[in-house]
Amino acid sequence: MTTGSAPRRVTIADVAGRAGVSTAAVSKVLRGAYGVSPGMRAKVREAMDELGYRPHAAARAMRGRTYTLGVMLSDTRNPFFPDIIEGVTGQLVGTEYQVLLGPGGDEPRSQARMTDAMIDRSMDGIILISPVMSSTELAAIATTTPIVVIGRHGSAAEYDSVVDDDVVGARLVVDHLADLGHRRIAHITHLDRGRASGADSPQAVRAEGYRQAMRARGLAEGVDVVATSFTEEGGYEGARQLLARPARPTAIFAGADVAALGVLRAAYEAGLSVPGDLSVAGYDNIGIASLNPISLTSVDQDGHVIGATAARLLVERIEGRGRSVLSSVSPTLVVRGTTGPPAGRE
Amino acid sequence: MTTGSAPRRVTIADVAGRAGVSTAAVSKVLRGAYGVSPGMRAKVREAMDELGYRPHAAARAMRGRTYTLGVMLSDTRNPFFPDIIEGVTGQLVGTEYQVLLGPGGDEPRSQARMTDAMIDRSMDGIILISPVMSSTELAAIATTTPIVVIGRHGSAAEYDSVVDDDVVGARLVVDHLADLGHRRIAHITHLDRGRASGADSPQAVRAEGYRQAMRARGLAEGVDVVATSFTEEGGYEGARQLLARPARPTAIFAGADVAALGVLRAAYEAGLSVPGDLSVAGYDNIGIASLNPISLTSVDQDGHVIGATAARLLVERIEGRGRSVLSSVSPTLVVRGTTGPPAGRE
DNA sequence: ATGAAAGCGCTAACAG
DNA sequence: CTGTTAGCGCTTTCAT
Repeated sequence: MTTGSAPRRVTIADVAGRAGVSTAAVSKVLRGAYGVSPGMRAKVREAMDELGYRPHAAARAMRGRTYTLGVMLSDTRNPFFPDIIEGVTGQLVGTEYQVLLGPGGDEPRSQARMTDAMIDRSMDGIILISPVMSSTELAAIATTTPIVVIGRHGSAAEYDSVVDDDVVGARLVVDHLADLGHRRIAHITHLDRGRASGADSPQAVRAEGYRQAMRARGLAEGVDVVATSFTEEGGYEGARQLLARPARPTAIFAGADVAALGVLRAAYEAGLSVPGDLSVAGYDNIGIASLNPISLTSVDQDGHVIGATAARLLVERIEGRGRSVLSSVSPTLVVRGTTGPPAGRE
Repeated sequence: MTTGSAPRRVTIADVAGRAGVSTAAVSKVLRGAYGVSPGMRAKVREAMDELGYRPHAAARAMRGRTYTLGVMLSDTRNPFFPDIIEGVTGQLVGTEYQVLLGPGGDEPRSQARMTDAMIDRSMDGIILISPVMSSTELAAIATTTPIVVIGRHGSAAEYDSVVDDDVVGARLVVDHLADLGHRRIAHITHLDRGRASGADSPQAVRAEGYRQAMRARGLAEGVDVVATSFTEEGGYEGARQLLARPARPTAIFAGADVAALGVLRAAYEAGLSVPGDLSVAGYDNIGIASLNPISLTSVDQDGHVIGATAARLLVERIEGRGRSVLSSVSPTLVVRGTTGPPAGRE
């Protein structure tokens, strides 16, 4: 066999016995509840330490909290999700809460399944990163367990939301390029196959922000949006289409860095120098954007702040806040080597 | 207030009532246990569907399994960890098991804390990715909960291990470069600050594999190892040291792709063309390695297979296998644009 | 301030 | 084959 049978867990009964008090007292100390004398509290604490007591989460779950927060990940490959996780866990350091991540996949069904699994496991609250679900479904979940939604614009009374301000992000890029002298600035966006998120999705808001910013700069007729996908391949395809235009754009604003990488490849293949012949900007400021051979101008959304905010809001909800909150985190533009003045700048 | 109080959960008692049977019968159907007639089974199934019953994991945890497997992540930024996760979840599709990921951080303390948290939450088994703990500590954990360790060489009777065959991986690189005509092939490895993993760590095995392969090719005097860290900065630093040698290497094998990116930067700054003046190879085959401006020759460890294997082994353990297993997954070499014949090839 | 005791939803003997 | 029942470890009234 594997090894001798697993040693029995230390329970509050053991602690109570050791400290010479009741289990109720131990439970109260554990929860920091009212009605225990300092002396008894000290005795219990000591007994817990001596015995190496650790509360059994499942048992707690039967009556009270589990001190477990779930994070439903829609995409484990999302380049800034580590930042969000770091923000979440960082915010929770020093509290009793533990964070568990659930890979939800990119389909509505699998995401719903993971969310249910988290609810079934009595998580005290759940953070959903870019969920592909309708607001109605989200609201339904929120009646069971407090939730905070990251990355979906559009708020609801039932839950809190944290989003990057994609309108501002798009404007930062357009303004930067327009300031450099570009007039034909094209945009590559992501085409939703699913029907769920719609106008609430970051890509939709970025595209709309792009249009607004172009108009605001008096570049309405320079607006040119191509919808492929936020992948390297999607960026490549989009760029190929754009570069085949009779009057090709002098700058391409890709709605995501991965797509911008594809744009760079297309430019390279077309023999266009960057930023000499074509300026390229992305969104997300993923790790490699800063690396030398790439050096991509990009919009940085502070994943750390987003994660920390989400965690804070979730704990507030769990502890009783009723009113709904929508927190918008401002992005910043990181200018690097892929953007410069257009070639024919007079 | 938020909303009306959350609707009470549907329990097996509700299902039993609806189906006109005992709770024991429902429990048996739930677990697919012996001793239920097909007719009763059908009735119970129907009642469960009608009521939308979902088992309460915490309650199950009090007596039996939770059907939850944990994956302790030592580094959420690890570029191939998404592959591992995909392999794990893919292997579990169609089973009742759910996978939950725990960000353990890179310190022994925090990793142990996360592992404990998973045990306290009654997970049926845990996969540990590159844990920074001694084999003794790992064995201790294994007495409580079945575990599978990924990324640590050196097996133990108490748990199963899945590793990439780093000796083979290093040999693939050395052979490839030697075949091209290189003789002074240097290696950049990662220096462990901690004391935990030691010779079991992938970096140590890769370095050792490199030395073996060099000797096997009769290039013993070309051996040159520099220990910095597996980061872009570490690769850059290592390359700077190596390129300052009187007889500088004609090829650098970085123990990780991120470090290889730093090597590329150093080469670029030194005015060396790649692969003309310097060949560069990495390890891990991270996503961007394939992208055009990089096109890095790298060793691909099949994260998908590693994850799937780990999940399979874990389930086997949970279901009773006693004997310990060490599974070694063979990597493959992906040759791209950063390696070529040395300049002075006669 | 303290403790006894009744569950929470499920599983697993055990009895019928 | 089917149902009864005693817990699992903890929280939470409710007496004392």
